[in-house]
Amino acid sequence: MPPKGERKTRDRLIEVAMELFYQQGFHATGLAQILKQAGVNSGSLYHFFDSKEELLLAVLDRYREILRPVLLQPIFDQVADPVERIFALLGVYRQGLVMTDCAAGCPIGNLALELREFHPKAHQKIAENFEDWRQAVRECLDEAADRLPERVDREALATLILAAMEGGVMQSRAYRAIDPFDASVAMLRDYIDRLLAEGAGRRRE
Amino acid sequence: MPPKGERKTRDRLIEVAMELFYQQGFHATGLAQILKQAGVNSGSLYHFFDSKEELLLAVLDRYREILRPVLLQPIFDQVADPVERIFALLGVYRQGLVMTDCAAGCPIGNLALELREFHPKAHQKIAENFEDWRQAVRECLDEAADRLPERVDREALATLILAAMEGGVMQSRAYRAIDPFDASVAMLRDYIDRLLAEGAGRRRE
DNA sequence: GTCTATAACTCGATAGAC
DNA sequence: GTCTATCGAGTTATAGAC
Repeated sequence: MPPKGERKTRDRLIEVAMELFYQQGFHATGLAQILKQAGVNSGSLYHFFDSKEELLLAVLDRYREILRPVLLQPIFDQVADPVERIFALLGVYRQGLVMTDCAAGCPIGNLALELREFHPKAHQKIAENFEDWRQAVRECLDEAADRLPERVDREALATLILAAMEGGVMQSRAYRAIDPFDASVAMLRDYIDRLLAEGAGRRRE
Repeated sequence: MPPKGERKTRDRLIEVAMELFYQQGFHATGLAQILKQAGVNSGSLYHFFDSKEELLLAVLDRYREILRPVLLQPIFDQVADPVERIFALLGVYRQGLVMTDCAAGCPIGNLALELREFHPKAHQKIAENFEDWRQAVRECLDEAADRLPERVDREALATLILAAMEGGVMQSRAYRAIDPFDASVAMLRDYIDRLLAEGAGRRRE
């Protein structure tokens, strides 16, 4: 267990790095900027982290830690229906886009495309973040399993939902307009409505 | 019109930069590497381009130029059915993933997430690249309009298809496995099959 | 654990001869 | 249009005192 003083500096570095990597990207963010904004000196950073990449790994771990308590739980507290929970989750990402005038995106998606085969450890943690996200969507779909057609592949559907979200965010950022994201989600909604309609038909038989 | 010698060096710089930006990203690629690989000196680069960003703009213009003759035309020559043309296009991206062991992605998508609100000119050209791509898909959907339900929003559907493609590529790269891309495309296929089935039902009435 | 100073290097970009 | 040489700023990372 680390002494009291340690957690604070270490956490501040992680939080500032999380924010700056999100806003500017990993390569575009220099350690000098992170240090300045966190009010920390170079020596302290290298006391906690062996390298810039180790700091990135800590940031990616943090994202995994906060997914459920910070992102999912507030949504699930407000929305009970499992299908609507998925669209409420998409709504949170929409809100993030709108609030930043479509400049922000998905922090994990950004890093996923910036960090390629180099940075294998970071790559692994990015995959784990996607895994958690897709798993959360998957659980919603499983809860609604009896309303969906029997043979629908819920794992694949969760993958499409994540893909549509990331791809929608990407296009909205490119155009600096919310329309592409909304269009993607609207078509996803149409698709799932059709699945639910067929599921309802099945139960009526 | 530039003299004969000019096009060659300029083109070589664009082609090398295109490849390296694709493989490593914009920030991660130094001019020194581009110069070395192109066999060109710093002075020549700055004779043709004012800055690294101007070189990027030329790369993005090149991508727009080659979309139809290099990417779309070969597909359209082989596949006549407009709906199948869309899936054949997705198949080409699949091939790119498989051939690189899921390390490569979409060059435009990569740059879209790496370059944010800074680089406004590049941002604009990235949007234009997406626009061309979506327009191509849109034209396929328009050709198949009479087989789809009347009220389907083909522009929005084209946006979802692009989103699913980009998001599928992103996940496959993260996992270094083709499965997420395949799952996304499979669900897209299921959705479009349902739309075609409804369209067929409409015509039978 | 934190501080200052700095090493060692790479970056994008420029100058000026040819 | 191409060459060599290099500038100045920025980069990640380290050394060593406190």
